[in-house]
Amino acid sequence: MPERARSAAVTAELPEQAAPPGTAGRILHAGLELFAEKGFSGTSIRDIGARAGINSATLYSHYRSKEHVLAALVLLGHQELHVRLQRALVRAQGGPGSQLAALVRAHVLAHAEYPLLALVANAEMHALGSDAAAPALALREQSWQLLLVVLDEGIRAGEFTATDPLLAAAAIVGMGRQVAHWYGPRQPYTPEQIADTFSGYALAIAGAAQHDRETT
Amino acid sequence: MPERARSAAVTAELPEQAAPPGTAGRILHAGLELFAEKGFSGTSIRDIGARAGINSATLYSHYRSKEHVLAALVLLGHQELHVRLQRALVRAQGGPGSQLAALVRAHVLAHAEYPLLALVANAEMHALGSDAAAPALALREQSWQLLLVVLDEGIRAGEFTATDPLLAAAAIVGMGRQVAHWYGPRQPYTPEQIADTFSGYALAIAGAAQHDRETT
DNA sequence: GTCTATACTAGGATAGAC
DNA sequence: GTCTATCCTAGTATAGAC
Repeated sequence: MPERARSAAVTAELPEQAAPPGTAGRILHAGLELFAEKGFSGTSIRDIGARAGINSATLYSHYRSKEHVLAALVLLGHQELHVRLQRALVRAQGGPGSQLAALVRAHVLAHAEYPLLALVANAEMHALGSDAAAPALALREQSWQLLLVVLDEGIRAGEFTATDPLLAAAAIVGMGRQVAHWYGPRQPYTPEQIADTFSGYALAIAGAAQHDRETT
Repeated sequence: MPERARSAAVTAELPEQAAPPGTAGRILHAGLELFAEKGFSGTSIRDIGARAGINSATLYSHYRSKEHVLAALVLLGHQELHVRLQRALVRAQGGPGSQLAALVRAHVLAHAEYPLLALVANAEMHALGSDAAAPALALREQSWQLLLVVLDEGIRAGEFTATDPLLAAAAIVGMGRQVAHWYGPRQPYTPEQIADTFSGYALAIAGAAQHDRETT
């Protein structure tokens, strides 16, 4: 599995209706591919123009700067994840076990279905100034809280035997985030398979009772 | 826990005796700090010189190029990890359970004790050409195999109930790697605490029998 | 909105004195 | 080994025509 590339993905897909139409959308796609492959600083405005099929100067009719292109992508990625997590939690019927499973499933699915977006949102956010990063950071904090509340509640209710929700959350988030780095079309799994398997791992980490793991 | 910075660490430590003495070592330290903070492409040769307390031109008396500085760091990081994993595995007395626990403990410890080195080794390798990356990639492949063999053997022996060693390994490696991003002096854990806790998580992921998890 | 042309800065790397 | 000075390329961004 080890490879040099940052991602095993090949197509740079953006969630439907999330990307603007026309040239602005093509710029976003181009930025996504290039930032994922070479990083923000390793990508020039001319690279983006060439990939999007426009002159580099045209970019400034749609975004104020290269940083604004990245900021749009980083925000979009965090929004998509947060919306999915919220929806998963609301739809989960049952106790903390099924809620945790639903959250992790959504988290992993988002990283497997949009690996480049997840990669850029996570690995390139450091290139944004603190103002540009703030909205995405706020969403990340909220997503983090969703997971933490479920873990806390499961421990309080005696359904999870884990004793340290912070470490459990860090482990669960870590294994999910890395999916963006290794999942690609050459892997013999569907995103759903990975999501379901990792949901089980998360329940194991949390120390959910065995019968819960099989019925969620 | 969410933060914009790539790492919560503050000191850029290198394993003892791994860094060369004198100016070459100061360049390596400077590169480590800057590559971790701003990425390879975001760091200029002049940045490195300033941080190391030398003129940027002096760098070329010690390294052939900026890429060679990164290559040295990436290789060093992978060597350190691989040596620790080998040592952990050899010292582990007992079956697959204690071997898995030892591997994960070593993996997590390395990422918590040298977070910046782990960060650069993992997140910046993509900036190396394939020739420069090859030695580190080979080590990574070997480290990966160590984990996979232990998981396979545990499953074969019936000690682990997990059915998919590849996904289990991906999850275990993922949660360990992320430690480099969030662990820092402001966390109320020692590296040992995290390593022990995550070892338990790995056993849970693998589906080790409960009594094994408590005795390893 | 899109292009050509261009201003201006910063970056990697080398030459040559000490 | 280290510095100063410099070459040359590539980078971000803007001006102005169409």
